[in-house]
Amino acid sequence: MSLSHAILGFLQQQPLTGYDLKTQCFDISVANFWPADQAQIYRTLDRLEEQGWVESELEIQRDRPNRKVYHITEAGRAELARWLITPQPLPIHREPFLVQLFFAAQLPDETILDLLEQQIAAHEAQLHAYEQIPLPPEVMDNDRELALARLTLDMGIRSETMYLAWLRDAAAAVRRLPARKREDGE
Amino acid sequence: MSLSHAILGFLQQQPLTGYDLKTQCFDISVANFWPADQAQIYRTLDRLEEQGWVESELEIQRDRPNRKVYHITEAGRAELARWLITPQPLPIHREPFLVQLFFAAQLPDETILDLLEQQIAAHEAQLHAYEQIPLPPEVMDNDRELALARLTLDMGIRSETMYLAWLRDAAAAVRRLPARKREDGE
DNA sequence: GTCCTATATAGGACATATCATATATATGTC
DNA sequence: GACATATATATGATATGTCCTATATAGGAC
Repeated sequence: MSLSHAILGFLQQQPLTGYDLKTQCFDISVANFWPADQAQIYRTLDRLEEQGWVESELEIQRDRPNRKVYHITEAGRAELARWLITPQPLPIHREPFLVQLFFAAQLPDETILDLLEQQIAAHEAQLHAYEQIPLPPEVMDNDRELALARLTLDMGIRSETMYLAWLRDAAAAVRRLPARKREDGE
Repeated sequence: MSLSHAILGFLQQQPLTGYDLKTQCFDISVANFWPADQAQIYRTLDRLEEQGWVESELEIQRDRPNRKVYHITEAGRAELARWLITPQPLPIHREPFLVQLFFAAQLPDETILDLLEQQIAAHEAQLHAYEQIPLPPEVMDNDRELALARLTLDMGIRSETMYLAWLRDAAAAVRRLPARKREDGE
């Protein structure tokens, strides 16, 4: 499972708590292509510990809840190394909006265009959010990790850009659509 | 849930069995953006019937297993109409390969390039599969359903095309990557 | 004779993901 | 005083999705 291996990946860089993983790792750097729920992160850490791929120490804190700091084990490093060279399956796309559009033939054109506009606004916001993420320009780059992070961000930006172009072309196509057949009662 | 509404969408066009839905509907037209497992389709039909959105009749067959033919109810049509004008959330992307690439910094460049090549081959195959799907050209088109189906297919083709361009650029970027830091034992 | 495919439905088991809530303390805001 | 936010972990319940298997008959391939 990719969530387990993403956690191993982060833990290989440094020891972290479940809270760190959620707020500093997942929500920031990989939310784009692997969003993760807080509860799922904690339960996956439990499972990783059972499997011997990570270990934890309780760090007692005053004034705050205690932290459970996880670090990767040798077995965990081996598992990560194995997974990192394993060919990955293509992503499974599930797009509610495409389902909607596929079955939208009975709707008036104006309604379809409204739905398209709403998607355009949402994807514009997403693209804008990606573009705000500061990563130093490539020329400055002598850090492999940073360069790879940039590649994944670039994928997000291209994906949203492509989606927006398609949405605008789809709107144009909807304006050229033949009229609906009249239903009884209309 | 989109699966329920996709089923309602197909049943609005005509009565169908679970088997029809799997083999004639999902696997052919919407597998691209909403793949569906056979067991899940049957269980969702049960639930739709409980909710009163579909009804079924058992059709006795000789020489073959009996068919349970589902049709949509008025309540089902109303639910579909409601859902069709409800703004849909952005799709959630979970891409194992991007997770892999994100954590690939310790791998030798050649290994990363191999992984990219493997993804390129897979996406090329997917693109090729999409391009084989015959849909009449737009000029011939006076069918709203067909036009909308074409839009969703176009999305698939653009998506794969974009992905391939990114993969090739990513390979070029990997060739420009700074050298790895030597690990102990290497 | 055995195996595979097609037609057809269905359940068990499991994996994965989400949502809500509980607990506990400190700090800041209205 | 009430409420929200940050820090931190954890569980229950539920939703969603996948995999495997069972059942039953017919036809074709080897």
